[in-house]
Amino acid sequence: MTSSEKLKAAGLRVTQQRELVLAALDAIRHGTPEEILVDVTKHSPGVNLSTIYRCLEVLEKAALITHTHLGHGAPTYHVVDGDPHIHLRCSKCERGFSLPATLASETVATIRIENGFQVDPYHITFDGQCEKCAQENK
Amino acid sequence: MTSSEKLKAAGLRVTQQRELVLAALDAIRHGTPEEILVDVTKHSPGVNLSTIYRCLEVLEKAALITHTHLGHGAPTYHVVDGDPHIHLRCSKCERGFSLPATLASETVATIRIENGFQVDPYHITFDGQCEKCAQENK
DNA sequence: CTCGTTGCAAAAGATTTGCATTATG
DNA sequence: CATAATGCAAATCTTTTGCAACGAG
Repeated sequence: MTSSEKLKAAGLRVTQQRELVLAALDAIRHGTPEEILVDVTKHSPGVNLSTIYRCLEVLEKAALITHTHLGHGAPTYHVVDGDPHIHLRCSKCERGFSLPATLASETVATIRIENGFQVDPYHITFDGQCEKCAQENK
Repeated sequence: MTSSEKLKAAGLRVTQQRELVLAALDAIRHGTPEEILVDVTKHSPGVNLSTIYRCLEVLEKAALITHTHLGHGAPTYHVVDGDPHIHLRCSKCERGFSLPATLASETVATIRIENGFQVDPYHITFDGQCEKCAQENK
């Protein structure tokens, strides 16, 4: 499905900026608003950061994208498509990793049954230490 | 263990401000830097917000506390003691919930075995919809 | 043509930093 | 007494908002 089709399907207006944001996320997979702007600017200079924020908000509300917090600063956005994945973030080296969300499916199911809480599988982040840093830390 | 003892055990200098921050987190369980300052100020006016930030940084590095991101704005800090717990955050009503971290232990173990990544059980947040909001959403 | 979107600039909120002062070990 | 920690103010970074101009439906 093209960006334009996704927007229409969600009942949103199709603007160049929204298409560019979706295209940027398709290209870079994950990115902060700032990083998204960089990619958008490559294809069409003059787009404003606040427009990026507003697009992200709308797109997230329409469930076309989600975001997650990796580290302190800016949040990371990514498209909702293909397989949901969970994020791992190493608190030492600050690198991010992705894993299939199926790994957490049991936990997600348990939480739903026992607490009625529906975890969004696109939006899971685990913090910790990656293999490399854990070794160096010994 | 008293706050002062915790600090000593971690090899940190025992300052009134650090004790106050630990005491505040003991009292309120979870809080943003701003909220922590409010509690600290109750017991000792004149402490500066930047000191709170610096204390939090040091305490987190010493593994006495951790933080997690509930929602967009400020991060939430909490003490590392007793039972680790995971956070649930409803993206509709913005409320937060706590559950014992044992719920996620299987997932955490799998990730460790398959990817060598050591998830910090104190630092898990799931986003999604709480029971109430999920119902209203039908 | 109408109303939602955007660009721009300014405001607001969160976090960090330089430096003189104070307090811990 | 040396050095780390703090208070204060200013700087930075991130996100939001008001408003006029523009563009999609």
